[in-house]
Amino acid sequence: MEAARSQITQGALDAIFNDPERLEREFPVPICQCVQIKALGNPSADGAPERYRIVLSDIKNFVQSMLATQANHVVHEGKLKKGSFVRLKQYQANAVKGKRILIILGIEVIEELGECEKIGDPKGLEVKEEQDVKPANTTIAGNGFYGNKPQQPPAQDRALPSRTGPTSSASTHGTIYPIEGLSPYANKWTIKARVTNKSEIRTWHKQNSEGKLFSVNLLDETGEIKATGFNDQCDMLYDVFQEGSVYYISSPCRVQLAKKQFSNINNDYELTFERDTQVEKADDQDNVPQVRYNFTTVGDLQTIDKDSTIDVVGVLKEVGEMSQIVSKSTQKPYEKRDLTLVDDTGFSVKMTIWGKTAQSFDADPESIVAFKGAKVSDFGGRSLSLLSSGSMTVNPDIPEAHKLKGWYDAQGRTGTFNSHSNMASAGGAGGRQDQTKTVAQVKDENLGMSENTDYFTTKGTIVYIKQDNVSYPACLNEGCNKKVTDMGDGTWRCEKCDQTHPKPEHRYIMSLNVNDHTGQLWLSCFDDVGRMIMGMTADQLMELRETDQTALERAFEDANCKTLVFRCRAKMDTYQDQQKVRYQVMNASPINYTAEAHKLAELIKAYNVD
DNA sequence: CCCCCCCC
Repeated sequence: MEAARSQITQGALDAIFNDPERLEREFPVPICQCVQIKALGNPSADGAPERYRIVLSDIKNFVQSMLATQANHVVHEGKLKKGSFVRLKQYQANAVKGKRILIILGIEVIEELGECEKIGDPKGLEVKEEQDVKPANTTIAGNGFYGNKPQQPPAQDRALPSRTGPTSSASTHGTIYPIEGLSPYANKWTIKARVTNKSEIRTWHKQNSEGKLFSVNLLDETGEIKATGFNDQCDMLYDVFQEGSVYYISSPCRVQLAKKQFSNINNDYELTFERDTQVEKADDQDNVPQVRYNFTTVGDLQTIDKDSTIDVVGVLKEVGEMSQIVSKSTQKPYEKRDLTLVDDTGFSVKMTIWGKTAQSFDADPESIVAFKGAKVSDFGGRSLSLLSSGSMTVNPDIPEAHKLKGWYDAQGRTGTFNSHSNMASAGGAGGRQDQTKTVAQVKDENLGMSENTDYFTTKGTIVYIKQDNVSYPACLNEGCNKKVTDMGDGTWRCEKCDQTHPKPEHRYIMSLNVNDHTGQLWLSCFDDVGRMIMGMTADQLMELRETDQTALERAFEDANCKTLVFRCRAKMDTYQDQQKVRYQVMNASPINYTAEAHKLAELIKAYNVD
């Protein structure tokens, strides 16, 4: 306890609210005791994020605090307890109806100090009288933006109020409110936010009304929110806002429930500018993030409803040419460009970008590209279309992008990818895709025995790969794939192309024995599926056969026991007077556990009797 | 108070 007492920065809480110069000088990183924790509301009931209210003491004073949801992990990890000691790494001082509240954005529990009873007898924080009587959005000397940027040394990134003199714009705005804390119940507030997207001006004409509007997406350290200006506010504010710049925006301004179906932004509320809403460009354009993502993987798109809006990051696999389409509803022409994205789920997806974004697109293939605000369509299983309220960033400096780059360089570049068009539907009736069948169902239903070709999907495990005739030497010409003959003089002849080649390209023709809990099937597959299963080209495998038997055996061992989803064609075949159903693998893909879990949940639901 | 985001 004495060790803890000596570490606590006594007087820091008072300095945070009343004496920014002293705060900067003496308390770069305040250390406090957490003397109370309380969970607010019921997170499971409405899906709202859980909130924690804590009380912090520096022995001299205590202050009510809220953990921003980004700081909740210290509670979830069991680190922050009543009596713990903490470093305040990032925070914002706020006044809500005259009450002082500290919003904690970044916190670290000093675990080696353990927990103990409340030290001393801290007093409620007294606030200087002149500040107390003034509303939060009028001039309060030294009450600017207190937030520190995370993951940077504290000495550099404290945006301290002492830097903003009494005449600077920050000082005219009183306490800065976190976007995350905005609600219809917030009284007087100012946010400091970056405009991450600004729309064009749009007009509408209906029987009862007409007018114009524009909207901006606003972002700070804690969250994002959409704001719209109608008519007079549109005229007044449209030119004030520049995309990418940081502004102070102060009430009066309407905060209302967001219509989620029209927003690509993660906030229950949205703003509507009013006549007296104040908007001012910030002198300090730093310390406000540029973009905030909530990524969905390419593989998980299957589980996302059509028309949802998502963020995605992927490797740019293909860049299509510019083209023009004419809207069916408006007859207007639109410029577009199709991109193909892949990620480490082993899936690929088409992303369409529009207009200027499409025209000026010049990212190189294999770049990492992050998209915010893309609409999910079910064309081709799943495809994406970048909304005008969305954004695209090439090679963003974010962990997800670095991870993808690492994966791509290590293995993704040589991988094959599944498009969603080949996937089985995630259970449920009425899907256009063929149904997933067990091996027993494939046999019982006599798939492939009729005149028509049957298609099915089955989930199974490879238990054996036939090792002889695993591949054949094929023509080198693009798209030919015909077997070539070894001429014995070092050349290989293709009858179809009437050409000889110095070497063939080996292509897989594999026979797989695939099992599930109901039985086994022999499936045959060609080169693309063979590559995925073996993790190498048939040329590479043939090379091993010549040079390294041990490695060859290991390659087959590694490929064995993979559980995959196989999309197959079942067709009657006559071979040496015998009629037999041949099962040809069209496509195989790794199990997408999210989709699989949904499918199983649907199955379980079917057993519910109510 | 809008809410369109296009085509195959």
